Amino acid sequence: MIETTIRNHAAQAINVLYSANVAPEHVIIQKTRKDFEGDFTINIFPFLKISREKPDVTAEKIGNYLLEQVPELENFNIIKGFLNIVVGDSFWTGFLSEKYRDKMFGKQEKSSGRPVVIEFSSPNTNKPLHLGHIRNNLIGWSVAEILKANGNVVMKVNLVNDRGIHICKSMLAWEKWFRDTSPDSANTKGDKLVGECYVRFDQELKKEVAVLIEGGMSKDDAEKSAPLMAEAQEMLQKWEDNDTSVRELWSTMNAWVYQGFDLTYDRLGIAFDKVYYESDTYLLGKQIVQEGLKMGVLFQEEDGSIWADMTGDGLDKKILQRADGTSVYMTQDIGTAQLRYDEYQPQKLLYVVGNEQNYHFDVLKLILDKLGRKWAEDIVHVSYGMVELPHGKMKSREGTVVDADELMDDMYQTAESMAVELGKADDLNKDEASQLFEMISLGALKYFILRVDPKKNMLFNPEESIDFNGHTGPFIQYTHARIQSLLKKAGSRELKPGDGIFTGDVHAKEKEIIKLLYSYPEVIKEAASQYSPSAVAAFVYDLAREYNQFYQEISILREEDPAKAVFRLSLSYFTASVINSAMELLGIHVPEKM
RNA sequence: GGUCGCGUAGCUCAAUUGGAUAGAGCAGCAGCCUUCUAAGCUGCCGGUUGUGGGUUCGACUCCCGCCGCGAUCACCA
Repeated sequence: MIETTIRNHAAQAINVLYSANVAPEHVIIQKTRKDFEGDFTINIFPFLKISREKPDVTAEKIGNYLLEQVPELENFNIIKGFLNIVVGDSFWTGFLSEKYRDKMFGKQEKSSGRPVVIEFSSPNTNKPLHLGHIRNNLIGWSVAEILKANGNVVMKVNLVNDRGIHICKSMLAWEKWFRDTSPDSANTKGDKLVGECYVRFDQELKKEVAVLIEGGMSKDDAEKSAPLMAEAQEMLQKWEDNDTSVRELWSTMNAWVYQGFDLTYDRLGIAFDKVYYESDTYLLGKQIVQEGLKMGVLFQEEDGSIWADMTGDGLDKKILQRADGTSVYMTQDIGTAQLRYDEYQPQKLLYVVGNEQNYHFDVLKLILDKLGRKWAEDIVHVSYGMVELPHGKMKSREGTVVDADELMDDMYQTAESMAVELGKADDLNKDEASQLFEMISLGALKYFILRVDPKKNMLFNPEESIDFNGHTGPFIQYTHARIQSLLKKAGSRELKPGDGIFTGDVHAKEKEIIKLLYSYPEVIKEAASQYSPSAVAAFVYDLAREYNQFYQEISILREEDPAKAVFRLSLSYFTASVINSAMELLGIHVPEKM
């Protein structure tokens, strides 16, 4: 890494010139901004206290020292305390010819270290996947792929919330109003059918509640004492008591849901190494709670409920076990965390969960820490922001939920009509065409979501379909297809990328692209440390945009100097390969033509 | 009310984590296809970074106050 070399020598320069003791990591080096000449820039200001000189004087001295010590450097200039360093063309062309064929470029060797376990998706079985889940799934998948590229062993896991009062509501609704209806008979996806049951329950419950309120009952009491609610509670009790018929219905309906989920996951390109079911794990944690009670870390109320008191840490009290001995979410999470730790001895436990649960994870980590689990500090909540609609959050009651399947369908339609309009589908058969539309529409959707910093809330407007032009997935896919077409055409003229080191003049645009390619490994490292696909998304867009400018401005196949043509083909080949690689990290495929 | 987060161009997002003249796309306007894919390229327009102070060589970034928005503070998950 040439930056490291420059950084080290710059630190050395200061130490030698001013007999100081500056560590290399204190040298601020960055890519030179486009409007200035140079490749890397060192900020001189931090060293003025040491040198006690004017910025330009110190910069000059360091610049000269670097030129002497680092043979790859060609020149430097100084502007207002910034030392801009020019790396010689031969360094860049050498890099290109050495790496352009390397399909693994940018990725680290797989380490043999302990794995990273990443949980994401975590759906409920009472409603279909929606846009919020899509963001979760895409972030989870991409972060996992980025970590793999960074050399980590990664386990993708899902924890399905398949039990609880909400499932009983759906089951009850099915028994009452959907008997004899199955996904097959209704010709619908299983998750959609169960979702319908859930909605129906809610509607019927509201009616009952309204009647009770009219009879003079308070809203709270009405909701508690509505007959439907009591029935649901009763069913939950039966479920916990292993009642055969309840369990049977539960299995059947969950199976429907999973069939539906699988279709959605497949289409999204999401898969897991392991799926946990809450029905298997919900009792875990109770034992640890007992342990905590003995340790004196937790305390018990007179009614028998068990609590964690974190008022000393600036947080509140938190219940871990109800008076009747049943466990709550927090207890389950303590249990599953322990389970995962025992199973994998992971170096990190990642949870891709919305930022509405920030507090929950603070509490989880603190309790585990109090319970003496040193690995609590290895728990990372990859917290992502909400997807908002123009009028606020998605609300199922108001019917503003953006359904995952419908969204993908809509995107497909848009991709198709746009392709037809542009005449892109003319020489494709039906299969090829539909594959292409699917690839492009998913590329648009995924890129739209992943280009935003996960931590931030983002806005989705269902009225305006997601763009296919400009800063979008299809733009990047198009660039890849364009290059493939170019390479094909070159092949038919017996031209192809070559290994020889190009020694002619390098055009500014060409150099710009090479520099971007050169930074790819660093981009992956950064994205991995920040758990941020958006860093990769920004990079690959820059690369595509830069390439398109180059493509427009400079002829490749029409170039008369064969050495130049070959050089540009190598550059193109490498660009396509890195575009493909980076897009795969986002879970997006790129076409050969479009 | 307590805690946490957010506020950047008309709109959607960036800004290498304290560095140079705050950048892209969309929308709007004006151009570029008999020549490697026009889902592309070029140019123009667009900003007191919510607001008032502070810290310093230097602030969108850090600190304090205010305004606005959101999340959370469940014996839901």
